[in-house]
Amino acid sequence: MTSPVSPLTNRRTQATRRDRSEQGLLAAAADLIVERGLASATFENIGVRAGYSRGLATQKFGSKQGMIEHLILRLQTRLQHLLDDRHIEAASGLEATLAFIDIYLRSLAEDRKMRAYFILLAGAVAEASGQRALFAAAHADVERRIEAMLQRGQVEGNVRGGINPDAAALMIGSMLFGLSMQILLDPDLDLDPIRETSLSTLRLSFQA
Amino acid sequence: MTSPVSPLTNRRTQATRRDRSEQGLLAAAADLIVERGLASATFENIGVRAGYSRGLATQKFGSKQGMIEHLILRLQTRLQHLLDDRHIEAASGLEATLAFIDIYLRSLAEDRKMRAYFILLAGAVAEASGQRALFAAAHADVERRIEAMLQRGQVEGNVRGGINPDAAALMIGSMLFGLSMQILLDPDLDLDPIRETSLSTLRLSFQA
DNA sequence: TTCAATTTGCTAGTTGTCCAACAAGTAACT
DNA sequence: AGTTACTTGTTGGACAACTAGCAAATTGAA
Repeated sequence: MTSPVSPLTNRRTQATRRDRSEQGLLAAAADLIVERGLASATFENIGVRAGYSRGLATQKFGSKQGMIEHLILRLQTRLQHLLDDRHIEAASGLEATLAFIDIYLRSLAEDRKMRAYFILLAGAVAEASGQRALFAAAHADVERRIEAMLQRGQVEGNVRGGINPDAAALMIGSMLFGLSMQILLDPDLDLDPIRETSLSTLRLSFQA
Repeated sequence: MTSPVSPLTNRRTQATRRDRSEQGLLAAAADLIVERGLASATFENIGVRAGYSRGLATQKFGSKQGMIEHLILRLQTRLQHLLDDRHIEAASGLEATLAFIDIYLRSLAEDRKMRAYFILLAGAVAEASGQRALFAAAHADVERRIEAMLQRGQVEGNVRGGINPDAAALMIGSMLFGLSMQILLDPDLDLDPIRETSLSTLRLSFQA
């Protein structure tokens, strides 16, 4: 069914032992969240899944909230790494924007763990938790990056001048956000055709 | 603390008495969800808020899930009513699309209860609940409506011919979806300028 | 042995559900 | 109309299932 992450070979130094268990717990939590939802990510389930006990996570992260925040930050940097692609820097403003969207949507479709990020985000929205600020900041960052690319495109002349980069970035950011949620809403949705048609529509709409 | 919704004047027929309490419970649940998040919507809290006991909701709706589904359906028809505006039917394809978006975003900003809908949606995503299909269907419906308007606009000649109505509807639908989530993520966000700039950007992008 | 990593027993708190008692409304009968 | 039997709406105690957190015990590494 899923990767059991066998922690059998723990014959290492304490440091790696510690790191391995921490990583295993976070990975198990993410998997569990993706497969069975946030509510099923209890210490008991996480521990069993990772091959440890239910108490370890508390020991490591201090509390449930602490663990969730750890996981969020971990997934946030993962998303950032995915989006730090060379094609984006090299391409023109318009192509960079489209490449950014392409990578974003591909990550969403292919990277299992990324789904956990958006599920956690949905949970933060639903429970009015303090984590909302974390997600809001990350999302604002994405929009700022898109805005910068669009501005560059306007200077270069490949993005339509009439467009307000700020507003367009918000639109694109929201669209990515909304698509993420739609995929979680209907996991059988095939993102590939959606990605392609979205990209060509955006090219048509924004290109100078 | 909160609006006690005095059910003191229960000197009515059984039918109205019953309706009143049912409505009160659902309204209390929605308010609670908007103000303090999904987790705080326990039967205890809902009962107190509505001026009834914690046992009544179970009696009426069968179970917690039953009540939540009732609330979702209630809010879904509310949203549909809000979106059944005359301006949409009357206007050209392009203007109808923009009017639709305008109404959607205005509802989101002004209608308190609509926030409950999207919080419940976020909850359904987070908990992998069976309610997801309900939301997915409703969202698909919104996109179909947008698609129809865009097609009409193309026939009339006020929407760009090169655009794929299906893909564009998905984009717009996702954008609306994403904006909804962003507002919940950051409640202090001011939707008015966002709505205006989004509309003008969309007009610029889609207009023939 | 000594210290860190991990486990396990325990506790306190929360929540949905069930159900028997109670109260309010309705209908029947005189 | 007024009293009585019945129905329906509402309550609140009890219960069982869970869960996070804690602390002492145990295991593993150095």
